[in-house]
Amino acid sequence: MKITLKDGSVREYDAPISIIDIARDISEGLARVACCGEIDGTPADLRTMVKEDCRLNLLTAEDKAGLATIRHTTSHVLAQAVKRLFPEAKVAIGPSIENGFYYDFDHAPFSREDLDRLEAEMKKIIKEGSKLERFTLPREEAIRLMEEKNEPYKVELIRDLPQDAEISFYSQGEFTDLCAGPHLMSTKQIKAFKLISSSGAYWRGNSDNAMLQRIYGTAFHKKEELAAYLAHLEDIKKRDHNKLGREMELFTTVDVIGQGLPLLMPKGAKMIQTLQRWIEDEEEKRGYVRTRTPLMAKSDLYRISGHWDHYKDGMFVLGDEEKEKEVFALRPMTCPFQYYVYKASQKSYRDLPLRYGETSTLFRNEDSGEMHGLTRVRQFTISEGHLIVRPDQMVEEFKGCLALAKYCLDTLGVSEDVYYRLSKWDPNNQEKYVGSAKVWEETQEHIRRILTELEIPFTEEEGEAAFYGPKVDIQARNVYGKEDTMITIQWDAVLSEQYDMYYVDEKGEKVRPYIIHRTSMGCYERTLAWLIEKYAGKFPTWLCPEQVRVLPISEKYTEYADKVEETLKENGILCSVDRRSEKIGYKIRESRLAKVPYMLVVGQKEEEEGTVSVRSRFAGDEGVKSLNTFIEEISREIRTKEIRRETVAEENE
RNA sequence: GCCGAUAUGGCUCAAUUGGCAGAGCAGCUGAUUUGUAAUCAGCAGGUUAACGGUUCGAGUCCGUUUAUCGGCUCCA
Repeated sequence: MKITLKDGSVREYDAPISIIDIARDISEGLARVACCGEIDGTPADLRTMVKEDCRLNLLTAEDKAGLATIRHTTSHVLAQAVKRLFPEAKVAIGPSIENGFYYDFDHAPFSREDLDRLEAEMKKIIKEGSKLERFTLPREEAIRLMEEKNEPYKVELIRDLPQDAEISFYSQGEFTDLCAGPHLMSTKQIKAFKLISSSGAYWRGNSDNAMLQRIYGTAFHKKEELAAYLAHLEDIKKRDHNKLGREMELFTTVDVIGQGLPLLMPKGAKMIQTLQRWIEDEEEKRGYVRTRTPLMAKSDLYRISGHWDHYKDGMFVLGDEEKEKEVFALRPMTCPFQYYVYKASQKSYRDLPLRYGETSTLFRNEDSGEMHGLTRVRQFTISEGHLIVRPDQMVEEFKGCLALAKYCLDTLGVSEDVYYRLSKWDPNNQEKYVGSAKVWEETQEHIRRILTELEIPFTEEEGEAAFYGPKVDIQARNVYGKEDTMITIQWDAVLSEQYDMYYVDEKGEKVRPYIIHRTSMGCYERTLAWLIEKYAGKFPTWLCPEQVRVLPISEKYTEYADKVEETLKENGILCSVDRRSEKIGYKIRESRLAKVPYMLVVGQKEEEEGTVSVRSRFAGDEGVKSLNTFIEEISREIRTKEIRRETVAEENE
């Protein structure tokens, strides 16, 4: 039997041998750090017996799967500790996840003190250094074992396994868990771990099921790595838009106004205005015409679209259906409103494509636990648009939408922070969608081809499509790694029928148009949140609500400072004079906290020469420049939407 | 919607077993006129998220509501 290792070397054995023994055979050191193996690319437990020729990798904590094994075993140690301290707790599942692991228990909620006690117990277990033993059982015996241990969740899991599945268990000391593995050889190999938090979580992720208690933790190969990760967690909190955005007075919330209804303050509103003016002008250049349609409508409209039956709970309804003959609802989307703009007159094939854009405010009655900062709100404004096109124009127009989205991302400097997802229907759940399987597969193939042609890398995901068609979603992660849709472009060959939209073709016949639903830069609130986190509040100059702050070094120079301010404002530059800087003691503090890209310090010398001393966050001291030169430079920077990179590390940050 | 935590001045936090709501920063006034992380002095700022209860007495104990945070579920 020949085993080919990662480095290409080949080892031969006459009899079956476990992976860990192969590792020992190579070196004791490797056996100590090995976490799991990989046979012909498939992860495997170290105890796996190798019986035939294969390629074998030995994975350590340096490898993703190796680290995942450490974390998975740590989750078992957690479960063992829970069973020791809280014997009445029932265990559910405990996988490794992206940044650590969790384990779900049926038990009363755990407090931070409970977690601290559990951590101490886990350390004890690790010190005991029990070996993990793997064994398998036939189905009935497996069920019996878990029934004996009074673990109903495990019994349910076993019952749901396929009839022919191998049912494996791992034991460490007194603790045995149903588990597919792989696992470390001994708990002693866990060097650094931490329990992060606990919270409720539904059994099997279904809100109809019982709520279990989940404990999140993480583990690393080395203590330093754990410390670095925990420091990183602290660090990203400083970029959190929900904290920074409030601190910077971009937005706030008020309890009597309500959940999910943030107030944009002058600085935040200015930024959104900048974005909006930019995007509306850009869309106009690209052949869009603008609409302005009502924020609410009679229920009749939503009955046509099907929203009334399916999504009434998600809408804010005005009036009582039982008592009044007319009931209104705030709009949760813009689609039908723009369709009626289209339908207002008969269209010829020559009129298409028609590109409607609207800066559209929407209302969605999200569940009370869902709201978050600016990313999940009940009222928001999107760069909405619907393109009404002939079927033969669909591919070109779809490409145009992707090009616009890419232009927006490039300009905002965030192209590298997103990924494109082809959101497909779910063929196993066809009743959720309109249209035949054939049409769905064809349409998805169209989009696939478009993305490939444009050389845009993308992933595919089933069950993420709209009910009327597949879409391209442009996804981004927030500082905590949670994913949000920033931009969406949707292919719709269905709704024109529902709303009886048509155009007259060359032969004089009525034809259903296709529709593209799309955003160009998405939802303003969400995009603002994303920019805050991306730039940690230090936005590109063109986006800054305050671009320049003038600092007179003493009261004597306020007149000149005022003149500088006036000249800047005449040139459309957002600026202010720091009045407090007249008192030098306050000046330093204010300027440090200002988050302003440029500061112009003026004193006697500058006044006499008509110059300004330029300090920027990009280059630090940029020296003394004539006011006109400075204005020329910053105007160009703003006009071209340049993103100047910081060249000096800012101290104390 | 579900599980948990939290709520004291603009911000960060104090307030022994239930016993006079306090400090730093920010703000305002005055002094200082100084070239970039902290000049000096004074003043003001509160129905302790809201409502109800227990008590001689509630920031503190109990209940309800609202909001915020961490998750779960959801996100047309």
